[in-house]
Amino acid sequence: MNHEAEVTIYDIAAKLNLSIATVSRALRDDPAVKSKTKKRVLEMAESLHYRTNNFARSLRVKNTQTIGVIIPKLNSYFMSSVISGIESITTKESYGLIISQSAESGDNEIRNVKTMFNNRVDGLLVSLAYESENVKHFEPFRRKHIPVIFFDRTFEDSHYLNIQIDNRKAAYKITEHLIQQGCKKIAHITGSLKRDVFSERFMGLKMALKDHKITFNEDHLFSTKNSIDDGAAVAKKILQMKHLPDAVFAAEDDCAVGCLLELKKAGLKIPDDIAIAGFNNDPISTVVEPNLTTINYPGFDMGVIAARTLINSIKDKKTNFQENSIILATELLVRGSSLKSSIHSK
Amino acid sequence: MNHEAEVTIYDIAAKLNLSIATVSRALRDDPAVKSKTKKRVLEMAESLHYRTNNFARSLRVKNTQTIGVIIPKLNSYFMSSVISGIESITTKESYGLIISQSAESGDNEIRNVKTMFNNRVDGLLVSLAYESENVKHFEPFRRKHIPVIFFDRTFEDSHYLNIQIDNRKAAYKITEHLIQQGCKKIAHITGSLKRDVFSERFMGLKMALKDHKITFNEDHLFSTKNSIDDGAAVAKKILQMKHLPDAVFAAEDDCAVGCLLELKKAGLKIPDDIAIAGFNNDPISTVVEPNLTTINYPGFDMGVIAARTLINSIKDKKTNFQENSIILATELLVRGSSLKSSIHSK
DNA sequence: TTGTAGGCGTTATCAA
DNA sequence: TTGATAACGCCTACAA
Repeated sequence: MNHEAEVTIYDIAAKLNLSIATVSRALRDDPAVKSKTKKRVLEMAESLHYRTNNFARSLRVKNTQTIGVIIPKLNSYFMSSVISGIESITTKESYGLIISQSAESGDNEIRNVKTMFNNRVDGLLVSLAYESENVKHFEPFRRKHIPVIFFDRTFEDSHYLNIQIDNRKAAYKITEHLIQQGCKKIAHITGSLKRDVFSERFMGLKMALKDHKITFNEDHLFSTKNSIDDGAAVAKKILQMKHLPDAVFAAEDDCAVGCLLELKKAGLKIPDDIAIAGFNNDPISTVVEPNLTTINYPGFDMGVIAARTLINSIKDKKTNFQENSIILATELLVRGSSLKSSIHSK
Repeated sequence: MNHEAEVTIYDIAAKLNLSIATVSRALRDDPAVKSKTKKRVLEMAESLHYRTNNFARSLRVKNTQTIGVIIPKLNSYFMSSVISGIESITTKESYGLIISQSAESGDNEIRNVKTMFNNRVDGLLVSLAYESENVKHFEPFRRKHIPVIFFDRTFEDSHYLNIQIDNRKAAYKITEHLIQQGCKKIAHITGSLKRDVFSERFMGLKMALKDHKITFNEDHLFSTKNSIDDGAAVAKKILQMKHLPDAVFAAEDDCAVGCLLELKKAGLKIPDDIAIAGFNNDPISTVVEPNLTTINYPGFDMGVIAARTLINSIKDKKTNFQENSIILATELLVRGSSLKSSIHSK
């Protein structure tokens, strides 16, 4: 007797001399069942260690009560905050959660989407990989009217709802701030420009410069994977330039911090020689010295909103959203890494 | 026609004038099927947008090909590394992953375990919440011989396999290092002493002290939730003490960093006035200045090993492990926060 | 308030 | 190499 036999509603019904229909109803708290029988059923279920068989149930009712999440990488403060937010809602609404990482690879993403589809998730939450060229692989979901929502890294395609922040505006604000600090030669470290979050941030930077009649030097653009190490590597490149930039705006905090530390190590004064700004308001930004100027990006809230919106649209069987995107508010956080003392003291 | 009808093997069989049995076999690449028919089936499946129904399948074969993960909180570098490690294996082995957070609450954990049980995960990976008093809630799994493995925060109970590091030894090493730096009055910031990781670290600290004939001052023990803010709060308490400790060993890096920053803000020199050490080797530890002395805790590897071991035991139907625990190696990383210059320079 | 019976989509056994 | 058919455990008309 390695495996105890699985107990089913038949067993409960037999013990109680009831029909399985009644047992099934009692188990689901159907008001049509007399409360006395309900109690008997529940007690018997308990004592027999009964557990519902969700497959059998799903096979009938055709929904899995799970939602899928596909993200590039779990390993960042921002992303784990988002997941936390999602999880807080799904748990409350008793949805399961299937999470998978694309590791920034388009192929992985495609594979993951397929798996999610076969697992019949009731809905999908996605943040796109660096390498994804399009969103064709989500077609099966659209065909079956299973809602798909993109968050953070989204795609310009009216079929799906996008939940994002106004990256362009945020980048504009942070650049304007740098300009106000007297910076004119601003370098930019970005991720994959295929992804809207990064292209929009770059756009915001360029718009702010343009509005202040400053031209962007294309040599000052660096594409990386945005890790701390990547930031340090860019710093090394910057240090070898004939004319140093007077500011670096990195599209993510990790990268900004790596860059900052490396520049400091080389003897440069931050922010007086080079001002630095990041993006995300990762906890690391208040640990580095000087503290990093950044944009507060509400990851947890984004997760909450994404999950809530998805679940609503699952319940409403609504797969075409009236709105095409939901924009969350951000906030410029000015800190020491960009506040030049000469300006600061006047 | 809101929802396209779901296509099944019956549809494929009908179109091809085959029996569902043959279709089913073809789909699973059964060698008993002629390769020509196999090809026809596959093509038809493709063109009809067929997808297997995993419920129906699971209902028959009785395994879900998913494993459950219950953790206190996703939101830390360590934990998301572990999950990354787990995910890297489960994806390769084509297992799904259901993740849920207990938020350090025992009740949540109990609820999550129940959900996992009803979802019939094939196995469970758990890191215990601060508040969990026992592991009774895993009994249903044991009864059904479904393997459960604890990692990081484990429980002394021979029924389950524990994957951990030697916390005591690591704490001993780090304490000994502090003593070698001349520290005698070492404060300790811990989490919940109910959890072995924390009680063991505390034990290691006390053993090292004892071996050097130093007595631990119970006023120097602080229990917190180990956040950066908690670290700062403890620092404030420390600053009000008559006799300052000459070192702080925090059970997690975040907390150590919060403490370090606050002490610095108060004008203390790190490490000369107070040396600081943490635990985990979070990236934050090399951002703070001075860099934090800490223990390298291989989160990703732990995830890999946990997942691999679990999957093996699922395949072997082995729920009683010969070994009761697997211990991973750690490493003391000495950095500026504890290297006193007086010693350093001699 | 309870029971009967058919079906959800697969897989597996037995037979052809 | 293929086919017929009986489970798997639950839900839900419909009937009683």
